Amino acid sequence: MTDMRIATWNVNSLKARLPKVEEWIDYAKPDVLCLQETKVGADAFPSMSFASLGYEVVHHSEGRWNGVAIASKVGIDDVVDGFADGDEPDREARLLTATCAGVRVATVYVPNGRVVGHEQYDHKLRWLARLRRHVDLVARPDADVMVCGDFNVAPDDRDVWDPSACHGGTHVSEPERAAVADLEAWGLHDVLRAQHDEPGLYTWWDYQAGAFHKHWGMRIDLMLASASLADRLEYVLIDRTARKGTKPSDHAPQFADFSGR
DNA sequence: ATGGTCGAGTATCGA
Repeated sequence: MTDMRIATWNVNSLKARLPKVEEWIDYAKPDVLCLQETKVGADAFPSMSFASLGYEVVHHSEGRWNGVAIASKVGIDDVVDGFADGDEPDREARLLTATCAGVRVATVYVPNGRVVGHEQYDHKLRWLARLRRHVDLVARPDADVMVCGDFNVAPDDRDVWDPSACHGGTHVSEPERAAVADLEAWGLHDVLRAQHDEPGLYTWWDYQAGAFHKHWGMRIDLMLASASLADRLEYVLIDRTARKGTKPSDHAPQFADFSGR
């Protein structure tokens, strides 16, 4: 593997965000870009926009909701739509796995969960457990693996603006955090925390009430790398400038740079 | 004035 920049971004509609995405790709020049919440049907996916920037792109699209994609300048092989376990397919397009220049990459959009105790919350916990089994089916922990995207879970209290305001809600509950920790126990490392232990590093801010400017955010977008990849981490950045300006996503993009062997 | 914002699509749901 040569030096590699891997990025992830919940764009909250690829159609609405296409100018911003093109601008950010031109600035950050990721080798691999994982997208979530593309919210576009397969027939309308803007593949040519990526091709014109030099990227191959694969996507798992359901229509107006959800949707995930992987764009790569370094090749895309061994693509898996959704879960690999052969069980009942996920009706929602939330998971896509591919190999890019030897790195097994999964882009994930974990169900929101709505409210603790809600049927959707139980679904979220089952989905995260199934994701762990999926990773074990499509990758080996001793290989180069990156599982990244919108987990809709803030791993600990440093990752939310006000734990007292957040506790009792989704994204911070103990079972959700335990599910992410269980996934990490497979052999994945939170690359942002490998370089930063301070609080206040967020990836999402509500559109309402000027939350971004008040620094009311959460770190719910994670980049989880296997040990062999994490050992070669050079630099990681949450690009909060991309949350500014006109028509931003409510999530900031994030990228990590890895040195070659 | 008892909301506050987006994006789906065009009534209202989901985040």
